[in-house]
Amino acid sequence: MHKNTVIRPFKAASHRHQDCLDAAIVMARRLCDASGQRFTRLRQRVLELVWRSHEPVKAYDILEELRDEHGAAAPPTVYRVLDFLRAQGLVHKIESLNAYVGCGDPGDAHSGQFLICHDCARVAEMDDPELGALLRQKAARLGFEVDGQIIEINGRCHECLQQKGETQ
Amino acid sequence: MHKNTVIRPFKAASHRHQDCLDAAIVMARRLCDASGQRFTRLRQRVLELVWRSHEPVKAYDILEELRDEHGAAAPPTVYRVLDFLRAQGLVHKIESLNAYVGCGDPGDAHSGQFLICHDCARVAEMDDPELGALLRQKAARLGFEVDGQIIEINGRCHECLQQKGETQ
DNA sequence: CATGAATTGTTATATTATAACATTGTTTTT
DNA sequence: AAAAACAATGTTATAATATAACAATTCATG
Repeated sequence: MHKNTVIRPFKAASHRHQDCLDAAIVMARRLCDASGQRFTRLRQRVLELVWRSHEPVKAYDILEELRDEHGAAAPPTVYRVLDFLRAQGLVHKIESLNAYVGCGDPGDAHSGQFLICHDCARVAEMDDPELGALLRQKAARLGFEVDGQIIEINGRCHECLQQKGETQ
Repeated sequence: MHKNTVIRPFKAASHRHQDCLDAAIVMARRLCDASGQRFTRLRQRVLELVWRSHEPVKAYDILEELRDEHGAAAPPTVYRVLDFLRAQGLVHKIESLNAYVGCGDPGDAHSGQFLICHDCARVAEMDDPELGALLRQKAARLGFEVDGQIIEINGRCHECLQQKGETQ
């Protein structure tokens, strides 16, 4: 028996993604309300674009979308909103990709531990307390005090491994 | 009793850094010779610049140094050499800083686990097998096959914690 | 509806990185 | 040693990512 630490799984291709998106927006609105932040139309739209799929999204791709819809829009618009969403814990940055993903469990502050499939480009998120604890412990041995971690794991997701097996 | 997994420690301020640098160059030459790669003057110079201190170094800082010494030099010069050094395992990139550090144990292929002190900006490197194993295990539960990890831990090093204690 | 604070717009620019092709330098073959 | 083949570096241009600084707008609140 162990906790499920996967807070943003690799979903089956058949999943209803609209549900992911809707849930993310509802949760975002709730959290912003609770903390007295404004969940403006722009912020909602950017969050929707981040949640367009389970692949990380680039800032300039968001920018292009906004331009298509909306006319104006310059980089600061996007980066400011992304900064806001990250500060609220609604979005994470994948440092090794310079790209952004929606958080699988906003509301609970955490750094996230990301699994990045280099075949399908999707990203899953774990928030495993054992991993965090072990890291802190290892660091503590050196007298190092941890206040944040970046964990990005590259490899192949289950589905891609299966497909690879089939075609070979 | 446990293995020392710290392959690039936070050194005391009093350490003879020239020794770090010398060791890095000797090792680099040895590894390149062994693998039939050419350790050219440019590559050596860039590696020396990366090892100038225990702080991560930016590509464009290296570029500026090269220009001062050498006249020409353009970005591709630096990035190509950095790519070479990374491929040889002599240098790691710190993704969250877009900066580069010398590897504490070249010769042994690994992804590295970095401790980044946000007070003094220095970086230490661990290569802890337990951490790697736990990550792989957690990933395996999701059917995910790991082939590389990025672990960057932010916090405060021992020395900076001590200093903070003193002055408060 | 006036005020102040937050949000967004706008312009310019900084920072990080790569593409594409030319030149030089080093081995290897002849 | 000359020629060919390959590796390394130089050069020019540009792509991709991100921020600074200030203006305009919007919004809650008195």
